Amino acid sequence: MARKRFDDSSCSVARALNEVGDWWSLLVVLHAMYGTRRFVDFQQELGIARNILCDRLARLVDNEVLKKVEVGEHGSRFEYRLTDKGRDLFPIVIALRQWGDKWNPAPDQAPLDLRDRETGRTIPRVEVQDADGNPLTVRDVFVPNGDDASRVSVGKKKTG
Amino acid sequence: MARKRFDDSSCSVARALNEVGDWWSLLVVLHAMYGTRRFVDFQQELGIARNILCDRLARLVDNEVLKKVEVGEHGSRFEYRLTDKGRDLFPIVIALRQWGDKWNPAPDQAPLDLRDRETGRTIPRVEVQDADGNPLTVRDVFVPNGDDASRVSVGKKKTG
DNA sequence: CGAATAGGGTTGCATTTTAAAACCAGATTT
DNA sequence: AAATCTGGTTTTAAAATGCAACCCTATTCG
Repeated sequence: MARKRFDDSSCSVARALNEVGDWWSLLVVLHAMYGTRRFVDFQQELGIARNILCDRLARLVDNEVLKKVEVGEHGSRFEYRLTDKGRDLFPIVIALRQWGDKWNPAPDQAPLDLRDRETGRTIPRVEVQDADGNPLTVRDVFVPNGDDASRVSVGKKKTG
Repeated sequence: MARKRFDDSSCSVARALNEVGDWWSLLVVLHAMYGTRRFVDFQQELGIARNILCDRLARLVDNEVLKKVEVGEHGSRFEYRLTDKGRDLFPIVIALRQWGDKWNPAPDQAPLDLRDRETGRTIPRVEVQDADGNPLTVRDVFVPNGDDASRVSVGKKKTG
């Protein structure tokens, strides 16, 4: 059967994954952040099948993560550019990259280091912080009215 | 054909997505963070098919995001618990939640607010920061030696 | 004690997705 | 005018997904 969809889930993680939670979408967004804009470039850099790329780009455009703009005069050339919504995925992509570098380092390759354009210093880890900027773990947080945290549910779950 | 895998990709985002980049894995991790540990509980909270849940739990255990521990005396009851690697997905999950709440707010529901257990204050947004704690956007960063940022590639791409 | 039920799966089947490669059509280049 | 670039669509076969049914081991109930 088809993949289950969570468009109307009460869980915002589920709704987010609905838009960028498949195998390719975040990689497309990542490459868009590195400056890729053209169909053929995405295709070659990612090694993705063209039909799948079509589908993903269309879906990302539908969800307003990318916008498709005509370039060139006679309109048969396009660019896919990040929207604000798409650019707002930056922390997620970077956190994923850092997680991958930490826990699955490439055997023969230094982890990519991103740097601050202004100072040239390496970007520190993305973390969940309290209001003062101190790092928090999952144990340091709670959901107010949270005696039933698992009510933050996802699927059909008819009843609580 | 089969889904493409990125186990040995030079891109750490691709390697990360290889482990938690499908429709269900991050939701399983999310619920684990909220305290769910048992097969049946995951199944009911997520509304996921049992065989798929089996597969995902096994894969997450293989990848050391979860560990499977026997509970009860006679060993036919198990719990799936987060490892350090799994807990380290916290910023990603939270960033996804915040993104979903910001750009796809649930029609009839306030966004979940997470709070600092110590102070009771709401958790601020997860962001990419410079060394001083100032927020950075994708435009504020660069990859040193980065005249070919797209070399941060993913697929087969035989040559740079 | 025997039956029912809970926990944690596995199996079989129909439906979708995916990957890969072939094909297409409008611009642009040669 | 022919070749090429760009951005797709179509076709086909292999996997992945969802659902329901079945299994086996405890534990609980009568």
